Order: sequence, then structure tokens, then C-alpha cells
Amino acid sequence: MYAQVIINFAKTQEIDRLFTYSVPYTLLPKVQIGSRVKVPFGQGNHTQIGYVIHLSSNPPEEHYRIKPIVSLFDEIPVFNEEQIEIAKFLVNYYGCSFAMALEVMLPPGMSKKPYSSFEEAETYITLNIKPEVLKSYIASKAHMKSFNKQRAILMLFLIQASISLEDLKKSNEVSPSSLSTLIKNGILRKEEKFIGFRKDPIHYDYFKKLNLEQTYAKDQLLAAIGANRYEGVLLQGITGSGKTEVFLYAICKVLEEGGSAIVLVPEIALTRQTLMRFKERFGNVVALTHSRMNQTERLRLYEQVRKGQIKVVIGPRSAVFMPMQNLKLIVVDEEHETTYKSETTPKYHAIDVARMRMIRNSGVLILASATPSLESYYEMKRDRLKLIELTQRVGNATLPEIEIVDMRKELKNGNMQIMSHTLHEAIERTVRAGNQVMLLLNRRGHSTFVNCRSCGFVVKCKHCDIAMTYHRQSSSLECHYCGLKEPIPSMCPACGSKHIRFFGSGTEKVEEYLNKHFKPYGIGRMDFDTTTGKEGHNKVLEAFQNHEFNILVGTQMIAKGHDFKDVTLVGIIAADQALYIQDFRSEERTYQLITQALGRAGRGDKKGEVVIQTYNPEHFVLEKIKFRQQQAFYEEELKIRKMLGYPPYTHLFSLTVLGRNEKEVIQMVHTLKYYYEYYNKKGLFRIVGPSAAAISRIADEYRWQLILVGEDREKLLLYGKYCLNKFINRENTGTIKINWDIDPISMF
DNA sequence: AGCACGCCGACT
DNA sequence: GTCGGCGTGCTC
Repeated sequence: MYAQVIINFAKTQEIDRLFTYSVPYTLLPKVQIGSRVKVPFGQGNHTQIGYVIHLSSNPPEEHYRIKPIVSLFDEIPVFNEEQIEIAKFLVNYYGCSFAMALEVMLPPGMSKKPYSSFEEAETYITLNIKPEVLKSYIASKAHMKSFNKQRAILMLFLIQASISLEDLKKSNEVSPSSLSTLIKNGILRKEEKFIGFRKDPIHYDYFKKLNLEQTYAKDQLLAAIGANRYEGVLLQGITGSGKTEVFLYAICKVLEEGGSAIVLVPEIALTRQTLMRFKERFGNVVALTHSRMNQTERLRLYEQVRKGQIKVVIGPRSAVFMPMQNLKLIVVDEEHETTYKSETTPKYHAIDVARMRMIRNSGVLILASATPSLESYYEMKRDRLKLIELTQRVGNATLPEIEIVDMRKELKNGNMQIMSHTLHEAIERTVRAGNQVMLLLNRRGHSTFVNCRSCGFVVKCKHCDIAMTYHRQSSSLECHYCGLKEPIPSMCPACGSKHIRFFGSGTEKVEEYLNKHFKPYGIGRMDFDTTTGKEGHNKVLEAFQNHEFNILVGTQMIAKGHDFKDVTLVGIIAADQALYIQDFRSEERTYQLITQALGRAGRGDKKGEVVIQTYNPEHFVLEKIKFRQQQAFYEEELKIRKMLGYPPYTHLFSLTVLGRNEKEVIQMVHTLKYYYEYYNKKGLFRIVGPSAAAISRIADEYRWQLILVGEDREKLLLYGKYCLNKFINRENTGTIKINWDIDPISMF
């Protein structure tokens, strides 16, 4: 028997290919596709770890010396055959190495440690003395005050001789230290009980009754699942229309038919309520993956999924690789979110992988969003996705009133503040009525730049080409790109003038304004700076939910998915801010962000209100938002993209040249462009640039970029990589680095 | 990534 | 005539 193997460390192209090894008789039954094996490699025959990709009984035709596999690295294969197909897809679709494609699918921490199957064990605490003796033991210590905590624990054991540690921890009366004292004194003992996995039944009574529109949507999804062939669905439902409830029914159907499902959510912390909705209905076959999981937890989950015990996995983009058994449904919630695209090689997009898996498994892909990405909208128009719409809010909730405030008029009338009169009054009205306010401003800090009035000098970061932001809280200037903190200059570093002024507003400044005018109602702020702890997000949100404060100001992280029934006012402080970013997606982003944010208003029975502040009220994005012309927005934006030759009509291949030596970077990027021009004789591709990146220097590294545009994705990827390899092989690239990406999420 | 091979300059 | 600098190429 011969095994074809990918070497684990093969990150360079020359060795990123299959190597054939013979399988010794002793390892014959155990070496399987997806196994990790130790193999001798190179002249020194150092053992390397390899992944078995194919097995065959015939030796290869070419005659080279075949070495035998040394041993197995893990007891059981780490990948199933579907995952190997996914890896092949990643190699072809993103042009990464096979080794990288395989590695990205392993749970972190597993790449170096052997993996073994294990029995499900649960720790139980058991009474170590006779129950009669326990009573007298408690009585004998009755007078001791220090025994109170131990007594509370022992009282539980009067009823039941053995309790699982997990259940004990849930009880408030149990303190870990007194528990260990009782174990030390031999009153209780710890034991491991091996228990088979007993899956919970589906709790049908928790499913909510659907309205007409939801029922229609549900029926269409169930039909798609029942058809047992690939179908892609765009589930487009306005905020508050009850999308989640609809796809919970779809998951239910999949489970009934013996299948499994993956639910992808953006990186933003999933709210407890959402998780509860899954747990209530599906019990222990549901599992959540998240970034705060430790290695043991990750391995345990991977194993349970592989065995088919876990049938529903909820998680961020990496959950799309889970080795589910009989995977029949993938839901991508908030599918327009950019966190679904990986920033590290392989730079995969979770939707691409999800689609590939569902096509392979004849399953259903549901892309759910109130504001789909333009790509998905375009796919829907081309009949590659079936549109299922939810146009009404559930219950009595109605759509909020939208008011657009022209900040130029505000300025003319002498209001220099960040807050317009309209918004100020709306806040006042709202909090007085006992309701809550959310204010969105996508910039943290206090003032976004510091400027000298005499000479115009702007304080920039020493290491980056960006103005420093004034943070009042830390009373320093901060660079948001490299993290540099500097003291605030008392005079201009350039001319010595004392007339230093602060311009631009961030969340801190809004908070300051609110504290000045609305302090008694309570002010909260949620941004990168206030959510550092591990429960940072939840702490702020829970306090808001409990009315510990009634006005919340924050960056985009407040715009997503949270339901607060008392929020009746949402204010967008600077709506046009993102429109000035030089990126073809900035209109789309702005549309999505504002629409999502205003979806936060009026989720309960109360009527909502939205105030949007802008210097650009006639901008088409704001007009479409104001008049709720979603389809018109998408059509208009598509027209622009088509005219300019941007996605979804074309594909991009971006290259960034990085280096500490500016001259070298500029020279190299020009030489690189020459290679692309040389091999573009047929003119299939458009070459944009080179140009300095939007932030031309970050942490002392200069950044220049080149963008290739083409209609044929496959050819573009080949061309992009081919010329780059030629360039690297023929030129002395010195100290520069080159990053590249196909279908990048932004132009930076 | 490692290791061998190989071609050139500095040294006993 | 030999030792070692590292540039180049190969690894089942």
C-alpha cells in the first residue's frame, strides 16, 4: 500500500505537493485518508509530519526511492474526506498552499499535539461515608461557625449520594474551597463516570407561532430541504422581522431527517438570548464555538462533532470547517458582514466554503441579512440564489420615523456643537418619557486630530502616516494603527505657538456633551476602549438593558443585533463620514451600517424615531435610506459598479508591497507593475496603480499597492500568481514583503 | 525548512 | 593544495 502525503511544513511552493510513501504492514489498517503520519524527509531523513491525502495499492510509475512511513501521529484521522475536498477547494480557489489549507481547518492547538478519541467522562462528587454517619458528622460540628459553608454542601448529599461537579458548581451555596476541604477530609470523594452521550429530544413546544409571511418563508425553506439537492437562499428580512425563528424551523427539519447544520455568526459576541433560543429547542446537540475557548474545550467539541453527537454548531467563520456528519444546512447570519472573510492566508470567505460544502452535500445554504451584500443581491438577480423575503416586523412593532438633519444649516444658524438641535430635543423628549437612546459615531477617542492654529501643523504618529487622536480619558494622543501613546503637547512642535486646537469628534466627545446636558439620565459608552475585558461587551449591554444608564453612545459595535425594547431613538451623529473613504464599497458599507443601526429603534411596542445628521443630505445613499427604497439603492449601486468595472461584475487581485525603505518599496512596486503589464498582452486585465495605500505608512512600514481587475476569476488568480512568482524569482526583492489577496474585502 | 553540492577566495 | 564562504537545487 502507498500513501500520498502533504508535508506539514510545506509553506514554500516547491515542496507543496504530494509525496508517495510506502505503508508498513504493521500500520496498514490504521493509516487512512486524513491521518497524520510521521515520515522521513529530505537528505537528512528528519521526521516530518504529513497528512495522508490518497491511498493506493499501486506504486507510482516514476522510479524514485520510496521511503516508508515511520509511524502514525494520532490514533485516529484528524480529517474526514469532505475536509480534504474542502482543502483542495481552498488551494484552487484562493491559491494557497495545500499545507496551509489543511492547517486552517484544524482547531488551534491541535496542529502540534497528537489527537485521540476519548470516552465522555463526567466528574462526580460522591459521599464517602455512610449516610447515617453523615447526619451525626453534621451534628457534631453544629457549633462551629467555620463549618457553615461545608454544611450547606453536605445538606445536598443528604438527599443524593452522588452529584455531578457541573451541577454542584451551578448551585450558589457551593464554594470550591470548602468542597476541596471536604474531599481532603475524606467525607466526599471525586470520581469519573463514563457516560454514553444521550441526545436531547427536540422541544417542539418552544417553537413560536409564525405570522403569515414567516410561515410562507418557512414552508419554502422546508421544501428546499426536502428536495435533497443544492439550493442557495437569500433570506432578506428587515430588522425585527423574525428571521431567526424561521431558520430555527429549517434546522429542526434537518435534524428530523438525520442531518446536521452549521450556523455562522459574525465575530461579535452572540447574545445570550440568541443562544438560549437554540438550546431550548435542540438541547445538547447544539454547541457554540468562540474565540475564548481553551484547547481542551475545542478538542472536545471537534471530537463530539466528528462522532456526530453535536448536530448544530454555532460559530464564527472558522466553524464552516467543522467535520459534521451528514451536513445538510449552513446558515450565514448577517451575511453582509466583513468578518466572514479571513485576513490571514488562506484568505477564504466563509460563504464561498459554505456554498462549496452545500453543493457537495446536496444541502441548503441560507444567507440571511436585512442588508445583503451587493454580491449576494447580484447572485439573487442572476437566479443563483432564491429570494425569500420578510417585509414586516413581528408583533406590534412598526418601522421608525426617519429624520435627516442638514448640519450645514445647523452651522449657519450658529450651532458649532456636534449635536444638532433636532437630535438634542429628540434625546430630551425620549429620556423624559422613560425611554432609551442609542447614538452611533464610528470614531473613538475625543478629537480626531490636533492642529496648530498659527502654522497649521497636525500632530501625526511617528511611525504611521496618520493624525493622532486625542483621548481625554487617558489624557494622551493615541495612534489607532500602531497603538503609540504620546503626551499632549502644550505648544506646537513646529512653530512653538501655544494655540493648539482639537478638531473632529469621537465617541468620548459625544459622551462629554451628553454628560453636560443629560447626566441625570445616565450615560454609557461602548467602543474599543470600554470593552477590553473578556465580558466587556456584555457588561455594557446588560447595564443598558437594566436601565443603569439610558443613553448609549458607541462605535459600530452598538449597531448589531441587540434587542432593547425601550430604545425608541437612534441617532447617527455623522452619517457621511464613511462615504469619504476612498473605497468602492463605502456607499454599500454606509447603507448597511445606518440601516442596521436604525433597526435598533422601536423593537418593542413603542414607536421608534431615527435622527441622521449629515453634511450631505442629498447623497443618494441617505435618500434611499430615508424613503426606504432598498431595492432602488441596490439597483443604483449595481449600475455604478458596472460602469466602473468593480465587483460583483469583476474580480480583484490586490497586491501590497511593504517595507521600511520607502525608496525601495516604490521602486519595487513599479518593477512589479512592469511584470504585470508584460504578461497582459491580450489586455484581459486592468492594472490599477501603483499607488500609496490609504494609510501609506503603518508602524514604520511603507505600503504601496497594485490592483488587478479581471472578469474571469480563474484566469485572474493564475495571472496574479504567475507574474508574482516570475518577479520574485528574477528580481532581487531586497527587504520588501508582498501580500496578495483575491477578492479582497476592501481596496486597502 | 535543512542538507548536499559546487564554485571561488584566503590561508598554511 | 585545503578550508570554508554561502548561492543553488532537491526532498517521495
